[in-house]
Amino acid sequence: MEKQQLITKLREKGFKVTPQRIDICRFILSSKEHPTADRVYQEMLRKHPTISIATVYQTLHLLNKIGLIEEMGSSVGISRYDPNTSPHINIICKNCGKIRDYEEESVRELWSQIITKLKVTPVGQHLEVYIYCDKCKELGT
Amino acid sequence: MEKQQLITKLREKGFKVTPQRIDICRFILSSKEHPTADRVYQEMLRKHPTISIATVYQTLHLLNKIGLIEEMGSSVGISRYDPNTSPHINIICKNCGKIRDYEEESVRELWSQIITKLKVTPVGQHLEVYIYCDKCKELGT
DNA sequence: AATTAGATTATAATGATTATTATTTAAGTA
DNA sequence: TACTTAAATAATAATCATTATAATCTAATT
Repeated sequence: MEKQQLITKLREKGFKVTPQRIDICRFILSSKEHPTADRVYQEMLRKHPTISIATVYQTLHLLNKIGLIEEMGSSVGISRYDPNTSPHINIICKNCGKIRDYEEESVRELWSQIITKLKVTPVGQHLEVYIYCDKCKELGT
Repeated sequence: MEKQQLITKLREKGFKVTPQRIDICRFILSSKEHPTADRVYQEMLRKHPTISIATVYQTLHLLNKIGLIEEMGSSVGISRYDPNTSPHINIICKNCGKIRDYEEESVRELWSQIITKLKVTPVGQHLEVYIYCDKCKELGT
């Protein structure tokens, strides 16, 4: 998403455009690493040394509300954020928590077949497959 | 799972069989409501008035470890526990958090097609579809 | 009955997230 | 351009699910 497009989107949703907000949005929207709030905060500190983590949370929540990112819960009690809101599979190591995306047209097709059977109107989805990654398997978990 | 079968399973995995443990296991393993740890704790208090919530957590974790239940993370920071470990869809209200299961042979079939493409060895999965349930839609979210 | 490794209880500690409040600022208006 | 104000930010306190700790207690073996 272009910077100008982002600014327009924020304004049309009634949110003010601040430097902190722009940088948080740009970072998370282009991120491939499913970062935690703290990871985003650490990144922002480089450019905004006095930024508050509350600002990071507030921005992540608003992006979630307007549908630009998905909040991924986890069993260790830390949320991660994913800018990819289309149906795709997150391959997650049950040991180290590392996430890899599997994005394929065939997944979207098969998934839409499943959804059709459900007779509901989805507003999002999380498809998570748990594995033990090569690194963790080597180390014996 | 029968009581005797459960006892055997616990013993063969090297765990001691205590009254608290049996009751926690029996409750969660037959539960359809994806309870939280606190929900399990409240239920156990009826029969074991001095039970500690630490015991509940310990037992839920051991059941998860031996593969009898799945821990479901959530974005509100509370885990729920599901004794249904086969591939099925959890239909979750994004507003009130209520979970409904959708369990169909066709889901398992389509899912296994997806897994085949992944070329990984899954040790579990969570398929979550987010909706707004009828009750929450009525109340205007 | 004695032994002991593991379980339980009670409670303290942890840590991610949320709430609060004073201050600052974006953005509309005169 | 200066004024206004509703919203955003920063700093910090509060919350609360979960985990850690330590002192009993007990299941299961000898």
